[in-house]
Amino acid sequence: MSQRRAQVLQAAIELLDEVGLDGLTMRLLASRLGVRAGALYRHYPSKQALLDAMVAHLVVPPGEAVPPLDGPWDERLRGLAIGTRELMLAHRDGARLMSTFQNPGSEAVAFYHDLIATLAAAGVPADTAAAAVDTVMAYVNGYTTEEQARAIGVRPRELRDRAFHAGLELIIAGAQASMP
Amino acid sequence: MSQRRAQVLQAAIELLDEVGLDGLTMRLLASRLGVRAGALYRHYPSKQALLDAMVAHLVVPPGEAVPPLDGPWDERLRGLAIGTRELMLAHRDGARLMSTFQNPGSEAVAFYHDLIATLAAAGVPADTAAAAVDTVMAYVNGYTTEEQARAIGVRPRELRDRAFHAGLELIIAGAQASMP
DNA sequence: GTTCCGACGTGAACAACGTTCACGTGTACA
DNA sequence: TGTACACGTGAACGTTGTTCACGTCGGAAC
Repeated sequence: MSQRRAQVLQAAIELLDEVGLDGLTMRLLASRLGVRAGALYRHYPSKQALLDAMVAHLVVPPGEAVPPLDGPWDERLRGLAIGTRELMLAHRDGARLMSTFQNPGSEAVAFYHDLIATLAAAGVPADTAAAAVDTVMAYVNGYTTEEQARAIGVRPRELRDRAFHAGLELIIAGAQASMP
Repeated sequence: MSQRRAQVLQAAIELLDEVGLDGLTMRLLASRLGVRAGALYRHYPSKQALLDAMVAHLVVPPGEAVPPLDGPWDERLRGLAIGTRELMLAHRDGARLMSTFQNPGSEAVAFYHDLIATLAAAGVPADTAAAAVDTVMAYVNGYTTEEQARAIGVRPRELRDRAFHAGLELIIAGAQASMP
């Protein structure tokens, strides 16, 4: 990746935290870099491409490996849910940003399938494993999106954590109940 | 409500199904009514107000009462989830439209509290009841949003229903497991 | 040292968007 | 007949993403 390209990406992420997804405009980003808007199109063919790059960079910071996520299957599922929410909460409008992603990204797909496979290896029926992962992901997306849509910190973080974990444990308990 | 106002609302909903939320533009809607864009602001002060009116109209079609949702608590929860998803799937980009809602709408809030109260009346601890309802709603939002974000009918409806119900039963089973 | 090339940026424009406003037009009621 | 009101026009404003012909500058090749 070109040097300048990385600088643009970095500035975009910083600007996101300052002004939010709706305030993230090509002209504002350019002015932050001391440049005109048109110049950005030398590095990214469209705003959508830039957003995609931001998501990819936040999900897997280049150079770092995906954490192994070992342990029993319910630990893995919990880790996936908590980690994903943490990722989203790490930046303003993180959940909404993730949902603008267009290119599924082969790494994410592989990670996803790997998780299902290891659930299956732990004795979970294949369809139950897929349902459990899908349910958890839908829940995390829904919960975190709503969480960030409200005014910042309308409820203290600890309470939001507690509610999130309560729902998560509900789902995991349900998955455990539907095991042979 | 003024006659014309209702016509604008009706046309907006029809146009939504044709062109989707991103294609729903004030100018296009106006031309559909044989009118210029500025005229729409006689009836709705902003596009956001129009979107809010659309959501309110779709959630509770005026003149119709909210279905009673009686029966045991797990039936009620199931009914809430299935009904909400049905509502969202009834129109193109329905889930995304619902999430643009700004005014919480007193009817919806009352309905929500009523549901928690009746769960509590059925012997469910108050915090578990709230967690169950929140979890289900987050799940429904997350699942349906993703469902509609994909190309239409990438998977047959029956398969999507099965996956949705599997996740829902997971959550309900979890709620049942955490009861005294 | 001159030449050339590629990366980078400019500035002005384009189409589309939501929104506003002074101004018309017709209809119904007193 | 006159007046109030509902409704619509047309042109503009500011903002957005995006494009494009044109510059500038540094380093490699001859």
